[in-house]
Amino acid sequence: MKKLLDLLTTEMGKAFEKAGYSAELGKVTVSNRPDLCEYQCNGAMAGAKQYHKAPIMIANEIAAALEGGEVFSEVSAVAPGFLNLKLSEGFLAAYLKEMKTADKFGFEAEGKETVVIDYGGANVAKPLHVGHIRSAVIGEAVKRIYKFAGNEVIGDVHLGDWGLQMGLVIMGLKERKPDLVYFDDSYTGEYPEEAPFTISELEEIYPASSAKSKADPEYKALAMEATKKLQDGVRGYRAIWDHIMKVSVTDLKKNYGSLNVSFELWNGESSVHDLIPSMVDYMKKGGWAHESEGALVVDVKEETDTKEIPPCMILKSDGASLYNTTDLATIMYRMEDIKPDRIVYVVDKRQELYFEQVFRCARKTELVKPETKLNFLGFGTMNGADGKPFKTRDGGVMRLENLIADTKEEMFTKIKEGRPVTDEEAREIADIVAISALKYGDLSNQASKDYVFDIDRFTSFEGDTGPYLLYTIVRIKSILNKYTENGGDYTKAELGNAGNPFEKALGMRLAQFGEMMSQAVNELAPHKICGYVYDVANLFNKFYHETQILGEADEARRQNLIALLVLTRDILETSIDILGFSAPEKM
RNA sequence: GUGUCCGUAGCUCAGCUGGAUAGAGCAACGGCCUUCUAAGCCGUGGGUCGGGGGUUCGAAUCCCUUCGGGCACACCA
Repeated sequence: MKKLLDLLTTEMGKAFEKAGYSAELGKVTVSNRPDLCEYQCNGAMAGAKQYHKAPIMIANEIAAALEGGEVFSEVSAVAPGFLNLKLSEGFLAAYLKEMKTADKFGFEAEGKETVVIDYGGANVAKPLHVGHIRSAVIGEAVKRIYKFAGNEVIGDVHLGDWGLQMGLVIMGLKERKPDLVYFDDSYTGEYPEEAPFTISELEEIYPASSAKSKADPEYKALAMEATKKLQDGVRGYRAIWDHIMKVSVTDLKKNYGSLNVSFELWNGESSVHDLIPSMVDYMKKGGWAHESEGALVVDVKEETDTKEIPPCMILKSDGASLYNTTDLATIMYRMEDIKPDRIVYVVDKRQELYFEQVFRCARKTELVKPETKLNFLGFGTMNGADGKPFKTRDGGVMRLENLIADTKEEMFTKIKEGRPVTDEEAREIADIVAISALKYGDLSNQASKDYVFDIDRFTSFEGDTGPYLLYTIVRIKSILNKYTENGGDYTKAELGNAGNPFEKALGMRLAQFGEMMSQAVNELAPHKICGYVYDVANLFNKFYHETQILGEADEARRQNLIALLVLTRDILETSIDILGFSAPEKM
């Protein structure tokens, strides 16, 4: 389906042409003066210079040319040269009708790419903390946006599962349980299937071991040795690693799952470890990599640079690999295995320079094809009320699990206060609403900016919040249910012409779904969807307040209203699904 | 120092591919429930869009400059 504004622009363009001007001047936009008109065209002013004519004269000619048309119900030329437009009710109704039956409400999915989204950023053996929420929430939304646009999308969690941290866990475990068979070099039998630790033990071992290694250099050396042994494939260590992975990934899946975030791939640094030697070799042979201050680097600066871009380091001076190495190897792996047209990294914006280096290096060394797109989607920090990075009350790092639990608890309290429901029901609703509060609170801000996390604000039912949206959706559902109970069948209801200005305003906003969505796709901007959904919810509530729906006496008109409700509900639910949360049936 | 992002109402944020009186929400104050969920709706007050200059018929939006802040600048990830 063509976008509404495009249709209006085409119509306007024709009028310009008919009056002897360029059709390009006919660009129609949503009015910024809703008190005067619904849509506007500023082409007469833009063309005044080119045609050496007063803008108002051109505008008058265009208004005359549009007379008798079916798209606009009202056209007026206003000084200094605005063309103020009102949409014909019949045209709008026809458009909405088509949307209602069309796939994706007529949004034309143009995407045909295979896209890999690299997000999550979880580390094995370390619990997720609040710093992980943005990557997860934004990444998931971006993934769904791309999917909705018709692309084949693969989300990869890209685990941190292969560095010194693993050696630290192994050493920490050895300290606690030195008698485990994994540490017996002479052991040749099968290792137990059951992990020698639980997730909570694991989460205890890592920080303890990490702290010890900082204070005790000898211990650190042992951990490094353990890391090396693991990487060299020592059986017992590999067996421990397998356990760590299994226990950890299970826990990560649970936590991501509670945020409604999922990944197609659970690859990590370990998945590409074996590729590193051949990649390094390839970079040397190609003449790209050279030694500098003992390290192996690839120069990535360009003449057009306005700042100094340091070379991209491939191997440290001690020959060990680093973040760059695994990221480049991961690109190599993806190009061979998945052959994506685009890779999107949803990571902290502070890593921008770093990724610039990696991208340039990948291009220079032809790890990616020239047409492969590499996108960096950097997000800002989640701050506390004081404007500084979010901390717990005692200044520590808050675990994601706790943040979610706190939000659910807060939501539970509010729901109990608001309505007489059983605890069980309140819990169920609170869990759903809390996720909307958390995710909407995050996504409604521009991803690249820092934002203030305010649990009271986010969990409020008032204002621009997730709970407000869900409440609106639930209200609509409630009316539709009642309609069904009274023997109606809302799936058969037909849309008609708007009967009041509130209804028309809602309809016009619904009609913009396609425009909004293609903006969200092109700009990779979930917050645009948030703004739209909030607008629709707001317009719906206004309309709802002014219009009797089930009480409408005229049967045909009642059906029109019901049909509008169905469309509104569907658009809202589809939109929040793309954002990555959902609405309950009741609340 | 170099680069980069940001500075819009008391607070949290939209708007930034230039258009008419700069918008929301929260907070404050005042209205609207015998009627489909009042967790809603309506209204009031609140701004030299950090400052200055420029381009333009027109600038929060584009350019320059200045002040203030965040962040990044090869062996962490």
